[in-house]
Amino acid sequence: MTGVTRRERLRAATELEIRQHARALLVERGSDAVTLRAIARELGITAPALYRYYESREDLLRQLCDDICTDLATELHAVSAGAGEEFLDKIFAVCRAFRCWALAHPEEFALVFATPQAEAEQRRPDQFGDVFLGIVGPFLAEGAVLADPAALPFELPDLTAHQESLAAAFSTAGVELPPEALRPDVVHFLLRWWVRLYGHVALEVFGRFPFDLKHADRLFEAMLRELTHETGLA
Amino acid sequence: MTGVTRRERLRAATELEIRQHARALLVERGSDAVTLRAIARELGITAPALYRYYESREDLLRQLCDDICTDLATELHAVSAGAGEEFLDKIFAVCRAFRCWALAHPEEFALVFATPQAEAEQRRPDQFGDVFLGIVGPFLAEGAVLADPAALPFELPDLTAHQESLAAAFSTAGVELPPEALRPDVVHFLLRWWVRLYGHVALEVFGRFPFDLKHADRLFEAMLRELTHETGLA
DNA sequence: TGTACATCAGTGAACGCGCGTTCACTGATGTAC
DNA sequence: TGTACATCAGTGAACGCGCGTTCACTGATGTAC
Repeated sequence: MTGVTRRERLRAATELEIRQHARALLVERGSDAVTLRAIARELGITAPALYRYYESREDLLRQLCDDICTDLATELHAVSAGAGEEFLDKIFAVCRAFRCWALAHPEEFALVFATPQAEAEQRRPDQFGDVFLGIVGPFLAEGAVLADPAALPFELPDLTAHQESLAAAFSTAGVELPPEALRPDVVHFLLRWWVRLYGHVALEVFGRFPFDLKHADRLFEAMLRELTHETGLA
Repeated sequence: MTGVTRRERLRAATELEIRQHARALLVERGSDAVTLRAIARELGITAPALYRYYESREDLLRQLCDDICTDLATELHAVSAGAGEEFLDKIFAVCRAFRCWALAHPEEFALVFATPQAEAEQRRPDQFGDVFLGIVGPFLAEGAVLADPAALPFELPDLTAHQESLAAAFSTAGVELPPEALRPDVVHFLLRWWVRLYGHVALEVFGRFPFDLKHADRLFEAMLRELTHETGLA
């Protein structure tokens, strides 16, 4: 009747437990501590049993990364949904939530956002970026006007090669945009924005500001205000 | 005569060799591969011999970090010295060199600039920041004028608590600045600058731009131009 | 409803491995007289 | 210059450890008839 056998239910429950304990180990003791044997120990089963769920440790770690991304995306989506209808309200709320998450979960942030990619390994698609695209997309679709590109105080980089990739990314995130919404200055704006958000958060997480920054939150808020201005909504 | 015994010379040579092989292991196979036994193997000695030079693996890794910082600082200093007298020439050259170094040495970059700090571990002073302070300092000392703070399009964060730390940092870097050179807008400017430089470089190294960025160099150059404008030198 | 068979989650022993660290030692180098 | 002693870089064996992975297995769950 249910279409789900007892076996399948148990399997799903165990799989969930594995993921939870793997996450806990990562959070508490870093990615080196996420070993098959440690996970098995926490679960009260033997290590070889894990091979019923994952092909290898590497495979498990890869799936752990994806999990983290998905959970983070879910969390941020919820924040976005609960943050009013205004573009700025949403985007500010999500940026702040991202910073808070990273500060609260440094090991997870490091694993997902600051691990050198193995040469061969392809970047896997993730839902994290979609959260942002899902907020920015409608804003652009409404015909948002950034500061007049001609009035910008510096020369724009030629990023036309990326308009297509970005359009595809928006499409994946569920937003169809007319090509004219992705002008070079828009592409450039989005990239600059991500550079700053990521830069601030990573510096804070890794303690790499040039001196012991006591009011990183003020700096962060100032950055958001600066972005406001650049959207032309200030 | 020399004041240096044969023993001391040999010891220094061995120490150098240890560091070199530790670096090579880090570069080629990541920080996990930097083990006492692996280093000893490369050197053709036994692992316990390394205890004549380092208290523990942790100690060796810490010194490796410092080494990397020092070498990077030396390299950047050389770049700065060879880049003409103009402030912008120097600072651009050093920023570009930093980006190149990071892209060429992702594992070293990750270890030094993107590793979560252990709770207890104090941030050790390093010469890396001094390179930048050594360039910016004289510029400020000459009475450089940034864009009028009152004309800035966004509210400045209150960072007065950091003026002292920053003055101390400049002092360490060999630049004595009058307190009035470290106005809030100057502090803010320096921090924003570091956020963007670090953000761009880390995103590129870790492959975390939202899509496969083919012309990251153009984006980087645009960022430098933007910074130019903000110094008021454009 | 009952029986025979298939599936498959989890076991337990074993494999070979590399690791950090300790310890008593050897033998070359350096020093004091 | 020669000798007796001190220093100390490096050895080799050993410690206990945790790791990923394999394999033949058991026994509960599910399925076909």
